Amino acid sequence: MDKKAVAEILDEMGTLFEIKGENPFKCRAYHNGARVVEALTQDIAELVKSDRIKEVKGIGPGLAETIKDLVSTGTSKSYESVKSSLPPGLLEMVKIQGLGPKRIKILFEKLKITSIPELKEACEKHRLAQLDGFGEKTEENILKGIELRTRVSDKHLYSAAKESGDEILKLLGRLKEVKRYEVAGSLRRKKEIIGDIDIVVSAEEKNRQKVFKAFVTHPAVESIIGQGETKASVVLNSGINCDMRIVGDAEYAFALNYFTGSKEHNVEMRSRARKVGWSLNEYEFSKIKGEKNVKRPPACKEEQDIYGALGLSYVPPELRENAGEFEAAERDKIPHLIEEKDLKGTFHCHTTASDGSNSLEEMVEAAEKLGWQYLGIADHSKVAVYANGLTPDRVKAQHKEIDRLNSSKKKFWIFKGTEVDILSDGTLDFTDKVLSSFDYVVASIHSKFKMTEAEATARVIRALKNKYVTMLGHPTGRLLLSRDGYPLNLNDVINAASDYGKSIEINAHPLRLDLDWRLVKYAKQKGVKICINPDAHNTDGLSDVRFGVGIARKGWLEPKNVVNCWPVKEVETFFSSIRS
DNA sequence: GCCGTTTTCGGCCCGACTGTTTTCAGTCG
Repeated sequence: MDKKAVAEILDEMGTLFEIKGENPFKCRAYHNGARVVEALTQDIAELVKSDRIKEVKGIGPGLAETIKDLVSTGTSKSYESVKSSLPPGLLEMVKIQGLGPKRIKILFEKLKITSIPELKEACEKHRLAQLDGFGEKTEENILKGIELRTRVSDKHLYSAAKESGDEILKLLGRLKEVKRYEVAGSLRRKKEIIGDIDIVVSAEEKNRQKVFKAFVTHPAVESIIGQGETKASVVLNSGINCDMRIVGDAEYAFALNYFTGSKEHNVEMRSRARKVGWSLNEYEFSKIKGEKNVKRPPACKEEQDIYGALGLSYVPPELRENAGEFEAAERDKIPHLIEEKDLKGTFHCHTTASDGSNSLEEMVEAAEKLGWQYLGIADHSKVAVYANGLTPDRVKAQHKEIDRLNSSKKKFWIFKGTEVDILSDGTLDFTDKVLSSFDYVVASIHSKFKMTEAEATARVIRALKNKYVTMLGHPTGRLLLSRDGYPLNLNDVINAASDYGKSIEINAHPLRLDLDWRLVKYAKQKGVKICINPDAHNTDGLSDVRFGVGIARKGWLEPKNVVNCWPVKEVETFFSSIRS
């Protein structure tokens, strides 16, 4: 059993314990353990085998035992016993907005409700309202929650959430009552998958309701979930939930920090504050009552001031996962993370020669406008008939055109590349002779997506072995919202890339957004270079690299780790070192 | 169940909102 499956079971156990009414801290330990396991970069089977799983922070003797059983046998006694003690339908019910473990327990015990259909029927027949603590409104809300669950997803691509969030930000920019505003939450932390949009606003108390009114009546808002003194929640037309908090300006930095999260980062922030005798909440630092010899906590105008007060250097939002950033900030060792302006070009761009919609010259012109110094053209290879893939003869013709353009440019360089198909047996769609005519080669899978993980991984690794392959394209494999994802063991792929000295792309196309940041971090550890590619099919697509930069930042990448931050000469040296 | 600059016991982040109550429990983030 792999770490993802183990994490899911631990999380499920935490929820089951909650429904059973067990010690809440025990439940939290299981949920926490699930998160820790999910974020592991080492191989979980190895950790279990060598008995080092207990050394992982958050995994104690109890969880270690369960994990050990799960990994080696696929199940565990403690899991089976808690699972069989409750009807299976209760777990589904937790996902309904507004319904939690406590109420599910009551519904199960008093009304014998064990599934969502039974729950729906009970609400419609007003059987819930008879219970203490339940009323008519609760029934309505649960019915709404059941309906919402099937219609609204809690997973959205970063690019979709960003677009939606920007609409609301535009509105705030126009309101004179708003002093400061910013998007917070996972969107500010630039996760690939966003749950909902959080926005923090600073405004005077007397203006709050005015701002809320403008927010909830915005045309992008579909329905209002709730609205109070300081907080309003809505569902946007895009199907994404959006929360807005309004605070005073003195509280703004604290609120922004708190609502940016992550939860794990916040817990550590608060625990660090407690160590100096302060309590930290979303409004301020305050002295803990009864503590003696405590320094007066400072006011903080900016987030930097909050970190400074705790003896930490500023932590960029992308790093706030309690995954090493505190240790780094303590020693003032937060690296200079890659920024959009560090990019000097990209290497996965299509033209009208295959399935792009702009010509070579138009693409080059657009890249020059972005201030880049080079561009890599990587049209499809011949087997990709659907995309008008290039035959060797057409490759020759394109190279001639690139030579002509290159000789006419003084400060810009066009690299000759290809996005060659990895065929189903792991061989490539061009002969080595044709491949040797390119400056670089991106190898990608575009067919037979229904392979098993082992088959697909072997296919990619075989392709990486070819000495002309420079980088792996579309390292899809695992991203939830990708349409053509195939199962890939990316740890193995990164290990192979490290062995053969190859690089891996972050495909920044909004529909793909491949490679999650934990794997980027692992690649960095293994010395595998990353390339941020937009998979651009037109001139506008070039700026999609911005989506990839967020993931690179989350993986702690500096310009030196990212191939397309390097000057032309270094890139050339890197490419030629791979084939020699 | 986990953890330790308060270390083998006794804590474990904290506040807003809602719906139900008439002071609070449950849920959420």
